[in-house]
Amino acid sequence: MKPVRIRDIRHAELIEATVFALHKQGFHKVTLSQIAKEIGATAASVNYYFGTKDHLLEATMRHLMRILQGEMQQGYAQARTPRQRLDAVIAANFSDALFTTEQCSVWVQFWSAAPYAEGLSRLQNINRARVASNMGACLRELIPDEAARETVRGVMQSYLDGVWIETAQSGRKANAALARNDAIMTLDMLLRQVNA
Amino acid sequence: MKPVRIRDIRHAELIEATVFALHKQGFHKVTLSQIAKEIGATAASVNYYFGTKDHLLEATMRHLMRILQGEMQQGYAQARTPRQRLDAVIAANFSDALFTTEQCSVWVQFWSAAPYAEGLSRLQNINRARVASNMGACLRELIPDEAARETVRGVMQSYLDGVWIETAQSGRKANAALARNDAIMTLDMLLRQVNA
DNA sequence: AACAAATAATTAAATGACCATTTAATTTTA
DNA sequence: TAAAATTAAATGGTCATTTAATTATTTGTT
Repeated sequence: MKPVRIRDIRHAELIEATVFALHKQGFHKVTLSQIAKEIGATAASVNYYFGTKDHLLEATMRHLMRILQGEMQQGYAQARTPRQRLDAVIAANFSDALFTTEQCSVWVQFWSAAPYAEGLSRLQNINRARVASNMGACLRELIPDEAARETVRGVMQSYLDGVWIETAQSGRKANAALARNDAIMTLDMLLRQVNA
Repeated sequence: MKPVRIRDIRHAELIEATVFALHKQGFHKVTLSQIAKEIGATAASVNYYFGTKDHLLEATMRHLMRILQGEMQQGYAQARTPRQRLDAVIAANFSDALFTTEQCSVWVQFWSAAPYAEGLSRLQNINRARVASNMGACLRELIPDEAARETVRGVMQSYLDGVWIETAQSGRKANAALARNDAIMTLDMLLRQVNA
């Protein structure tokens, strides 16, 4: 009486394989065969479980979003002050579980593909709105002036995105701890400046 | 004795068409036929002029880089102080000629495709190094401390990249003037903070 | 100007890969 | 033995690229 069926195992394996294959081959070169081969299966079985390639890609993106969401909630649970919650948002974005070389590649590729795929676009918007709303809520208690607050939020959000791009681009191994440090330093500078 | 041959006209037309088609269809959906149709030609003629699809894409990226380079030199020619030169770098990145909705889409797509295409990757590295070196040179005169200077440069460069992503992502029309304002405001905050 | 070559531009159609998806089994598991 | 998992092979479609012509444009010559 196992709670884990083969179906669930394969789902998880194939999504992991998709992340890796996307990182290795890139969005517009990756094939179902390559993804399947990653776990010693065939393209037909991918179809058996996910129906279409698009559905597999959407499931993969949902998987990444779930990781982010999980890290976020974990950080929030510990945070006691608005500033601690802000740090938790940053820590979640650059958590060891999320900010890996492979996943940087994959996020950037989803960003560039999303405008042209209905399903991905929807997910993308949900995620972006979630992060914006999270940061906005934290900042509301730290910066009363709305214009200044929105500036800081916008700068931080663009900055975070940019770090992902640069990491995917450079080919250097992702350094989550360093990214957290830099991001918090940047946030410090912005907040000190606004309150001055 | 025209200096402009048909060959040059077609080159320019096809590259313009490629930018537009990439924006409309996305990197991994765009076909040579669609690009060609944009100027009322056929796929075969694209091959006649560019040899392969990859070469066309590289030529298109070189075109975008030339625009950036041109704007940059124009701004530099006017600048008299280090700070003015820095502002010129920002103004070039968000110039009306460069920071359009279409070109935002295209840059983001090149970023995501570059790691998987030798030719694009080379161009990407050249461009990134150029921008980094430009900003670094300006900042050297404003921030003596190397660590602080590198932090500011890194933050600004990630921020700039992030703004491109967000513009491509949101679907909103690109607003170059606003982007320039925000970027200069961000730079102001960072510099004031570092010198305090 | 006129007029042939010669050269450049253009394309319709053919070619050959590649790949997602389907089908029709076969094997494995429950 | 029924249901689930798996796959080899078939299908059909899409494309980049090539080929073999045809049509425009230059160029050189008288």
